[in-house]
Amino acid sequence: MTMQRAAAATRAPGRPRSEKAEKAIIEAALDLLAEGAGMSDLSIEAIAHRAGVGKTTIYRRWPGKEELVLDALTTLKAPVPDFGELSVRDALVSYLTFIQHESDHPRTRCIMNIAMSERERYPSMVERFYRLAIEPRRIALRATLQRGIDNGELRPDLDIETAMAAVTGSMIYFTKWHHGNELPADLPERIVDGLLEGFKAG
Amino acid sequence: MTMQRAAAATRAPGRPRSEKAEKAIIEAALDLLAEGAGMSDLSIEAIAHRAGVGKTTIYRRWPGKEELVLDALTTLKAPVPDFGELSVRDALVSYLTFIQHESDHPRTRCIMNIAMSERERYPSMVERFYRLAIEPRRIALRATLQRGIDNGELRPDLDIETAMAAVTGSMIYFTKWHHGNELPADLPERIVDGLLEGFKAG
Amino acid sequence: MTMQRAAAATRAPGRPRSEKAEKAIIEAALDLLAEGAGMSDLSIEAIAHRAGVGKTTIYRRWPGKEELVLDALTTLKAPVPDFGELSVRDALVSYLTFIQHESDHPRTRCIMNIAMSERERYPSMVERFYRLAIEPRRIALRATLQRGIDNGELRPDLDIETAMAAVTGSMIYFTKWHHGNELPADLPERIVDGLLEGFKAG
Amino acid sequence: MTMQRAAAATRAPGRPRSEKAEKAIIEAALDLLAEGAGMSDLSIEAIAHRAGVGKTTIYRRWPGKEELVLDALTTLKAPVPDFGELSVRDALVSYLTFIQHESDHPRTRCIMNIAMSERERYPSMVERFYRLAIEPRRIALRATLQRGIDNGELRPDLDIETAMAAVTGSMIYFTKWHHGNELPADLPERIVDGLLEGFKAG
DNA sequence: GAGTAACCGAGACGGTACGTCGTGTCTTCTT
DNA sequence: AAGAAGACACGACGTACCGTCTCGGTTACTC
Repeated sequence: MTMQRAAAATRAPGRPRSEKAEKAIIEAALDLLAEGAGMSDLSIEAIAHRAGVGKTTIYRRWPGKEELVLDALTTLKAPVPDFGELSVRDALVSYLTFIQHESDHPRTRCIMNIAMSERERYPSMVERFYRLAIEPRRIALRATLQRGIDNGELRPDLDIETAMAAVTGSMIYFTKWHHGNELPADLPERIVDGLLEGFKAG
Repeated sequence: MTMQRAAAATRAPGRPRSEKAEKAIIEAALDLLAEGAGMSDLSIEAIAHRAGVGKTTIYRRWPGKEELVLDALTTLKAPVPDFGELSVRDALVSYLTFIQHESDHPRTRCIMNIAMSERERYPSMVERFYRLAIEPRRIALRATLQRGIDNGELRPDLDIETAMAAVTGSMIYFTKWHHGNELPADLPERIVDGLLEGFKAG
Repeated sequence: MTMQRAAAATRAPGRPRSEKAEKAIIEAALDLLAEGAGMSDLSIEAIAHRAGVGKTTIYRRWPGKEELVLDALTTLKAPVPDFGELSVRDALVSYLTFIQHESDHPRTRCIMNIAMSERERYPSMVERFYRLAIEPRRIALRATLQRGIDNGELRPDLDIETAMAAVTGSMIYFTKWHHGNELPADLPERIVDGLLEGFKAG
Repeated sequence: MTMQRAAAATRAPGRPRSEKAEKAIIEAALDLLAEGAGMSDLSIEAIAHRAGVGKTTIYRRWPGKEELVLDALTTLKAPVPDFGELSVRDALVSYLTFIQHESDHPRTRCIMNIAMSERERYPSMVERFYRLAIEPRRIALRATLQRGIDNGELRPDLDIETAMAAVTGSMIYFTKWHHGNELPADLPERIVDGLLEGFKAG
């Protein structure tokens, strides 16, 4: 029993790493990213200075920028919403509203920026980030659409993959190319209703 | 004689700038972008080295990276296709096929990468690039959809803006998040047909 | 019983400091100095590592490098020789032989190096070291010369300060600028006899 | 002939190195040394900052601190005085006065500090510095003493090496261990006269 | 065909950031 | 309480590029 306690109590000798420093580093990295820095502009030195931390303290924890940014971004991972109670139409509206709200805040907006723009240069980082933060949403969205098919709200022969692309892609398109300062509040409804109805006449 | 001098003087005195160098610079910039460089990684020094040219030769022509990249990208500007003869459905399929082909080639793929990812840091460049290369397509697409409404192919109350977002956004979504190496050949058809039909049952 | 406890309490509570560690630290510092380290190169970390000791163990005993080095150097303080029985000429030869022997051994050689070169940066350390290790020799040397004057061996109007400078300075000069590997064994005699005789002809 | 001219006119392509920068670097290094820095305290970064120069500009010229300091010190090399017209006694006084004046000025004082204290750590630098700056003086001093022997001013059996050590070493001794702020003005005379006369009575 | 002025390559310039190392201080568990 | 281990903020290291500048030499047009 004593041995068990000793075994349980075993931890690395020496001063333990400061959680405070770790948080400050993540915060600093997110701040800088939110201020518009891309991966290349984001310097370890700037992060360290902003966090009030020595560079060593960063390199002790992460081998490089890539891994640090991955950790920083995943802390922003919002919980996947649960649309169990809503109609499929309302669930999709909620889903897009959720995305729209994210793109209003600099911190969460930078998530998608990084994920979309740095894929070619940091494929493994983006890939891992995708699995942690994007995939769960896709699964939730897919489940919602499947539920719509199952309960008769949606066409039984609906191509779920292209439907997902249409829903999410529409929103991305607007957040990227909308030329005003803010997206209209009823955008999610307009998108969803337009897609449900289809383009064809008659 | 005065006129002759004036006519002759339309050309600047001194050694004329080498067209060869200019082309080599543009080519080098496009190569580097195609190889995955973003704006920050794209260095004037690297371009000069790749083009076999002194850095001065670049800075004499463009005030900075931004302007050079803008020129380089507009070089790639494909002509806007004319869908006058096709049904709206086929026109949309052609449109997306066109985009899909672009994303197959590294050079043209980088267009959208830059345009989408560097907006916050180089807003004026992206803005000008948008007017030169994106806006014409949007106009063509809008005209096509309007034609569909006018000739009864599409719903008369179709929200054209969200419809454009759905068409283009779907494609963007796939090019960005598709996890295989290549997009399926029938993707444009699947997208267009799915959107025309709508999601709703019955 | 109270008295016994009081007696026992003359010793601080808790684990007593390890004399072994203290000696190892001094030894390590002297080794490093003997290997050619100056004050700036001599790092607490290196001393701790060489002594097989944690840095804390050093900082608990000395407030800084300066004080540690002072202690280490005074450890080497050789006893001032007593020349009471010898003629002044032989006393001076003994004195220089003593210095020459010191400069043969890396450990004692480093004493003078430190004392001469670090004066501007660590004046208080050098000052205190001077009082402990150099001053006694100067006093002995001065007494020897005074004895020579008193007993008629030396000129009554001899300028004792410059004479001391000539005796000691000659030796310093050789130890610093001699370009062979070792000083000749008869050097002290040559120096002393030359000085006693003077340079002038006739 | 044309070829000869071409050969003569050949110089490295590209922008030539700035003499101004070179001088500023040397000046900065000397300033820092004069302010009491030793070799270890003297950082390339500090020199660059003080000189208003990038670090690269230093590393482009010198492989390291050692070579830079050597160059910096040799710029201070005073011309060897010529004592041809003076009596040997006055020549020696001039010689020591010259040394004493050097030790009054921070810049020239640091010469001897470096030369004497960094020998063990930077032997090749000190060796080369010795040849450039110290050796010529020794030669001049030796010649002066030899002249004294030849013209009957000095003893014919004078040991020149120990005599040189006595002259120079006395001065070194005072500059190193004198505890006031300034050396007395008549010190050279006192040293020389004491040495010429000898210590012995009668 | 000599003058001249803009062009060209090369490369040095003042900087910034890199990732590593070593400083002296601190905080933790173990003895 | 002392010990070791090691994390901490800091700062210098030497390297690699950045975008700017300053050269000698090269064109190609004008007089």
